[in-house]
Amino acid sequence: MIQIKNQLREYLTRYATFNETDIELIFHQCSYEKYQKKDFLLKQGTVCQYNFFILKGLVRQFRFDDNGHENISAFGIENWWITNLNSFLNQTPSTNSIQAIEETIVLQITKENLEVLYVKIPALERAFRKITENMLIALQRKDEIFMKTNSKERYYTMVKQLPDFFQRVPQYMIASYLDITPEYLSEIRKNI
Amino acid sequence: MIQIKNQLREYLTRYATFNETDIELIFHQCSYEKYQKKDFLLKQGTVCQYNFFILKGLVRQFRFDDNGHENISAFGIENWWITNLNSFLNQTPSTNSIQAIEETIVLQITKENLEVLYVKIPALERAFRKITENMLIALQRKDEIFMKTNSKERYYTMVKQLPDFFQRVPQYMIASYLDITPEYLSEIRKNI
DNA sequence: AGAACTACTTAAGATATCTTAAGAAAAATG
DNA sequence: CATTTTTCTTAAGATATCTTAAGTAGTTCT
Repeated sequence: MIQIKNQLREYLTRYATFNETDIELIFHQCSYEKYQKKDFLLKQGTVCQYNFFILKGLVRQFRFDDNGHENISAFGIENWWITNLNSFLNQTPSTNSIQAIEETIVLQITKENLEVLYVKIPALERAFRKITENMLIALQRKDEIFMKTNSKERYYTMVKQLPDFFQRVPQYMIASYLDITPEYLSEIRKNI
Repeated sequence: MIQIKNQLREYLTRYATFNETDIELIFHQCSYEKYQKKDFLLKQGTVCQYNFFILKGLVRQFRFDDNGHENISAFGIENWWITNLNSFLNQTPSTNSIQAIEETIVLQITKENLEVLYVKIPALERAFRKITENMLIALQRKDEIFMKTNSKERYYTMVKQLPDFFQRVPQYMIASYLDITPEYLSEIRKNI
């Protein structure tokens, strides 16, 4: 409990200045939840009720395409927020799902509660402005890599940048994230 | 001059509440600039000095890949902010350029001035939190479309969603944005 | 209006990547 | 530890997309 509050405090103070009352307030607007492996935090087609702060664990965000294949658009790990932002902010049905790959522990907050906090604690609005900026930068970087490189290079870029992932995520999910078939990724790995 | 201030006011009040003093303050931290067709607002390799609010005109954001081909990652039109966010926020060399496709008129603001404003006017921080959220949502949508569709579908999606663009942007730039060769886009268009 | 760019099209051959199908290996489960 | 399920590999044929090269049309400049 205190440990969790510490993790949240440590994370938030990377982005703005908070006093103890702020942290307390934020903490109490969140709920604590544990998801087992394969549990869904969000299901495609439903309205995303929460923004999830991952305390521990690993999730993937994915959708089924028209051929019934899974398309992974993102992973979420410790100290990341994950949600379907469009669904969460506009309270519309989500175009993708979020599912735990490992047992995952989160703090989750509703749009309503988050907006109350923004008003009470301007530093939180600053923190989220910066967090969102960083998420945008990360996605722009992904976009750039996908634009300019072929499958093999995408794979090597990912190996280099996120070596830890390969221990925790099955290869076919890496393939999906890289927008390659698992068979072709296997092929790529063979020809090293 | 008053017209410009009105455009800025109208835009910002879509995201938060501002009084006249706020608008005045924001306006005076920006500088007004006109770029001719083909002028660069930002050059690959240099630090991005400004966040640009496009009052009028059209720009593209692109980089040269290793084969010397242009890769367009984004367009910017009236009432959009455009910058290389990573370069602007971290004052590091930009990985891409921004160039005017038409004569383009902007309000441009430095990181320093923007940060002064965030402190003086919390509503601006709120507005930029929301603006950044919307940019992230837009890029996630692009990511989703690219993940799940082939070239032909990407083209049709774009025709449907942004028909105005096709009047203003040469076809080879559309091809670049869609990550298709101009020759293949021509092929696609033939087979309708 | 003629010259010089710039943008678009066409087509043939090359290549990256996918599809399908099957089997092997590894991990989870009773 | 035997069985079931999940994950990974292999290979052959199919397909989307690119490359190259050349020609045509459209724009801009003098």
